[in-house]
Amino acid sequence: MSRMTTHRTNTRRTTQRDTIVEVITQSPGPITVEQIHELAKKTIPSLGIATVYRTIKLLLENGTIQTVVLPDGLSRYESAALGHHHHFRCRACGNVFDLDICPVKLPKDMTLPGGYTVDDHELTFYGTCPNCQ
Amino acid sequence: MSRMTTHRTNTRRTTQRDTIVEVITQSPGPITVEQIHELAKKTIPSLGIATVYRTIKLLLENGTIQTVVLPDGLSRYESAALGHHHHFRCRACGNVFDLDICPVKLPKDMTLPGGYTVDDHELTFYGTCPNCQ
DNA sequence: CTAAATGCAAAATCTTTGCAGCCTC
DNA sequence: GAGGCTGCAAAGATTTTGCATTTAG
Repeated sequence: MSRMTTHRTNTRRTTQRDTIVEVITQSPGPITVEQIHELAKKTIPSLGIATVYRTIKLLLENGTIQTVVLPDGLSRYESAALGHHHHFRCRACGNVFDLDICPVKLPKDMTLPGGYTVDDHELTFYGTCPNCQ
Repeated sequence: MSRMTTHRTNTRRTTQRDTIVEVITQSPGPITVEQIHELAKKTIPSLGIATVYRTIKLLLENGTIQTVVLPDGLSRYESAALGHHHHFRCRACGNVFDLDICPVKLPKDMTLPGGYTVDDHELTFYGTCPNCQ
């Protein structure tokens, strides 16, 4: 009997991917596709936007990064290694920062009035960051 | 001295706008452009998507509705008349619901460690809605 | 009647995909 | 070497805009 087709794809290590991962993990908060592209081009000027999109997709699938979407409608990406944390968006500069602390204690699992079973939550703060004070 | 140009545009009441406003305000939670279009077409089958986009933009500008963006990346719209409230997104059906109650008490204004001055916050829960239990 | 609003289709954006050549393994 | 990766450009998808016609006031 022939063995089943493995759906695992061999992935190779490339300068592009290493650079994109580094740019995302070194950021103080989640960043957009455009920001990733701009930052990574400092290392690889020829980097194409398609490669950025493809790499983000790959990193999302293999669980290296995760998506953060705030009310400006843009998707941002951050390391999935970060534990439970929340975000702060500065209305002045528009940047998003990771918060070390969690100002509220919410049980991870709970049921809300109305019959909503909660398994996770997300909290985002808005205001002014220290740099823009 | 001539009076300054008024930037106020005369807006007219149309069936399209009335219908779109009604669809948004009657929804149990924020809904997407596509949902608005589909629901409004039940009343006005000829309604064009461009009119939906233009009306949403108008309603956002005059403060009738507001945008809600969750991690699925889609923008949703809801009545701006709703007070401070939070959202619940069902992982099963994907719909978003308004929550009447606020399970956490957060001071609207506060400063977080690191020097972040907060003026607002947003909380979203994920899980299963009563219909999908 | 006058000018705002609509519907349609073209244009502008943003993201994905096809391909030939390049580069890991 | 073989097949995954990349850059480029074409293709899709989503949102905006131009324009002639319709319609509110």
